[in-house]
Amino acid sequence: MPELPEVEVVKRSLEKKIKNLIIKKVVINDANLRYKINQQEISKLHGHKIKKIERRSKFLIFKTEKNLCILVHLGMTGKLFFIDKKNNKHKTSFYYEINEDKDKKYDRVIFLLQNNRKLIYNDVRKFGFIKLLKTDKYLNCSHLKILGLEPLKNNCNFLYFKKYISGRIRRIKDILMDQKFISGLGNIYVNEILFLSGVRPQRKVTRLKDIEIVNILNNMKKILRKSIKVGGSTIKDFSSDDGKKGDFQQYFNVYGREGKKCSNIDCNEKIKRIVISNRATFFCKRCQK
DNA sequence: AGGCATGTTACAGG
DNA sequence: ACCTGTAACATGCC
Repeated sequence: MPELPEVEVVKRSLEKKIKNLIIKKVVINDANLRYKINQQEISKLHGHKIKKIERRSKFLIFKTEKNLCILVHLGMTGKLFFIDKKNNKHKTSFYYEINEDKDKKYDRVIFLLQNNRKLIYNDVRKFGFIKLLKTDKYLNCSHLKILGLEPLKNNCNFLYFKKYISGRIRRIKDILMDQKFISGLGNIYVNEILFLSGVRPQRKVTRLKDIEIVNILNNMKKILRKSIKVGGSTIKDFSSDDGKKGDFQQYFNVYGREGKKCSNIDCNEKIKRIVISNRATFFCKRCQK
């Protein structure tokens, strides 16, 4: 599940592998991602060297040495694979496992790089996309220009929070999910943040106490940092690239745990599942007020 | 067979 | 023009 930490891990794991490699050719197996890829346009990348990868929210930006960059969003099921010069396949984050046979069908775009290396964009559901942009104005594209603050930046603080919610009457879960407010959180992390903060997802932001806002911000930063540090999981030390396996979902406190016992040791309540804005929402009605 | 799934955005209505 | 909530997008799994 690519939310901010997973995308950051992809960025870090991939950057050292593909930095300074020239794109020889882009092979499109299926152009119909979220936005249709134009073969002719993407061919402009041929012969260009990849200089760096940036992350903004859940977006990746691959910058070439010329005025051209590639904006990538993984959607719900997007994955990037790296194929090394010995034709070994590497994953770039913890959140998926490699399955050579199944993967093949969903390898949508293949970047052939120098020395037989490859970068593969794989996506089952095709909610993700790849777009070419001019580097000198990529920040102005429709996807990036509307984004709110990066949750780990210092300006994403109590004052910003208070100012943004003043005059708004939405639920706290909706507002944390809103990329125009804070960009990078998704359904899983928002559920977990609200559990740790002891705040029910359906609470209206107008009714939050200051201390609750402080807790939400602190827990948000804590979870995201920790998650990036251990390779994209909230708790366990998964590695992105050494083949170590792990069922990370078992470490969530609430997400996907409907009917299971609350993970606070002194609580015997069962985790509830409701739907907020068409998305699964989990909470403990005793521990979250 | 029907419900569910990690994200974004077009659109309608206020 | 702004704010909010809903549904659609493509596909597979249980």
